[in-house]
Formats: sequence, structure tokens, C-alpha cells
Amino acid sequence: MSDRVDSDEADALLKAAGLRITKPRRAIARVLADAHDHPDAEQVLARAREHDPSISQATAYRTLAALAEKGLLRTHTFDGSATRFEVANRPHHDHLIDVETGEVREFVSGEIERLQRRVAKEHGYEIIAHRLELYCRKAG
Amino acid sequence: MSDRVDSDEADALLKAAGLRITKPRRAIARVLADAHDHPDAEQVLARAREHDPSISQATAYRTLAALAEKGLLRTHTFDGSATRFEVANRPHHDHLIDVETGEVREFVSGEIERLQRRVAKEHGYEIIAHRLELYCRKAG
DNA sequence: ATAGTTGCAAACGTTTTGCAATGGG
DNA sequence: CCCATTGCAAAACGTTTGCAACTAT
Repeated sequence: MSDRVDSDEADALLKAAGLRITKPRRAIARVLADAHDHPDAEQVLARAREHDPSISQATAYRTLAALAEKGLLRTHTFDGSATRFEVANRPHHDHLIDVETGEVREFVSGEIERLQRRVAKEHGYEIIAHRLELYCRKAG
Repeated sequence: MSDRVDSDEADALLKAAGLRITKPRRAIARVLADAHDHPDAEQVLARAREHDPSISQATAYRTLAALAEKGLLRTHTFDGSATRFEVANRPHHDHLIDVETGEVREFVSGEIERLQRRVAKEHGYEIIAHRLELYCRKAG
């Protein structure tokens, strides 16, 4: 019900990373906590500057790197483009990337995951993590 | 038995891409045909320069881009680092990575591929390419 | 002959870094 | 108070591009 929840989530990210809580970092963490997409550093910076216009590019990159290094953000490098970020505490999903627009859709397929486990098992392994990306174009 | 095979393979790559056969391109294609690893552009250039030291960076990038665009090279972008290349004339496969030893096994699952196409179709897309990596540990 | 290709160098987009000033614990 | 953090600007990095000279067909 209360907005405080979001603010707490942002601070929690920073604390979990062992980072001092500062105004720029709070704005950046807030952006990530609120994001429903997979923004790259430039987009994170632009959004954070709506809260605090004085934030520098360097701080955005440094904060993102620190959070990612501590495992609090997941990073995706779709093809050769800019690294995109998302908070890591959300349920697993895979990605479908529109190669023409760069749009990213999330999906989950229990069947695919089951088959992945079967493949792993056939090789004598169990899956710790996986990455599945579908590079697509709109069907004609 | 004969070395000519390699040279032909390099030329075949260029012809298949509809590119004129030139000395720099032949050297680059040769490097790719001979590669047993996944070199990035800089490595391809360095190796090609052993055959022809006058090759420019621009030509390396342009040739790699042309071959990749025609589907004759596969590209991998591990993390955010430089794009790596490999000739695409080997059958498609996915990767199972042993997170403890780093060993990489290749596998193919027609069923998974079929489900991938179904997922894409459900979103109104067709798959251009995909990447599937299973990070595993040996089953207890 | 002529369209495709080249090397060079400059530009590009993303990310990192050196530094002096600032500010959080 | 002290060290982490900041903004700035410049540099680093991988990659692309404009251009005039060259070359395969």
C-alpha cells in the first residue's frame, strides 16, 4: 500500500552490496527496483536523473558495476549491444529478442526447462543455471 | 592429403558470400578455416597478417561482418567482450558447461528447438538464431 | 572500364579511469 | 575526521565509416 516499500527495496539493494547510501546511488537503485524492462546504463542514468539531475555517467556505471559484481543485478549482453541490467531477485525467465527493434520479451517454458534437465541428466549432470535467448524477427 | 583443400575451403567461404576474392580476404578466410578456437577480430587480424602483413583492421572487420551477415560465420559474444567468430559449416549445437571443471560439451535437442519455435510463434516471431547454455555440475 | 575493395585515419558508442573536491559514517 | 564517493573530462576499448587510391572481373 505504501510507497515506502519501493524506497526500502532500493536501499536494501545498496546495503546488500555493502555500499554507502548516497543520493545518486539511491536514485539509481530506485530506477532498477522500479524497472519493468531491461534498461542499459544510459537508460538507467536518464531515469535516475529524473530524481537527481546531477548524477554523473561515471557514478551510474560505477554503481551498476558494483551491484552486478555482488550478484544483486543480472546483466545481459544481447549480441554486441550495450549491457542491460535487471534486479536479480526476480523469478527466472528467458529472453526473446527482436533483432530489428531490440525489444526484449520474457518467457518461461516449463517444457523446455524439463527437457534441459533431461539433456543434462543424460550427460550425468544437474543444472545450476542456464541461459536461453531467442533472436527473432516478426513473423511474416 | 593435399594442402590445396584448405585453400579451397577459404575461397569457398568467400565465393559463398558473393565476395570478390582478394589477397587480404583470402588470408582472413584461411585463418577462419584453419582456426580450432573462437578468435575475435583482433586475433583473426593478427593471424591473417602472418600471411599478408599489409592487411588493415578495417578490412578484417569488413570481411568478418560480410561473412557473418551471409551466415557463413557464427558469432559469439561472451559477456561484454569482443565478438568471437567461428565458421558456421558445422552442425548447430548448444553448450553444456561444467561449472567446476570448465569442460564444455556440445548437444543438440530437436525437441527443445521445436519448443523454442513454438514459443517464438506464440509471440508472433520467427527465430533467426538462438543461444542455449546449461551451466551444470556433475550429478550426485 | 568500372564497380567493388583497399588502407588510412578519424569518428563512433560504450565503458573505464585519474583526479581534485565533496560528503557519509 | 577520514576514507568512500562524487563529477568532470579525458582516455580506453572495440568497432564503423568517409575517402581517395587501387584492383578484380
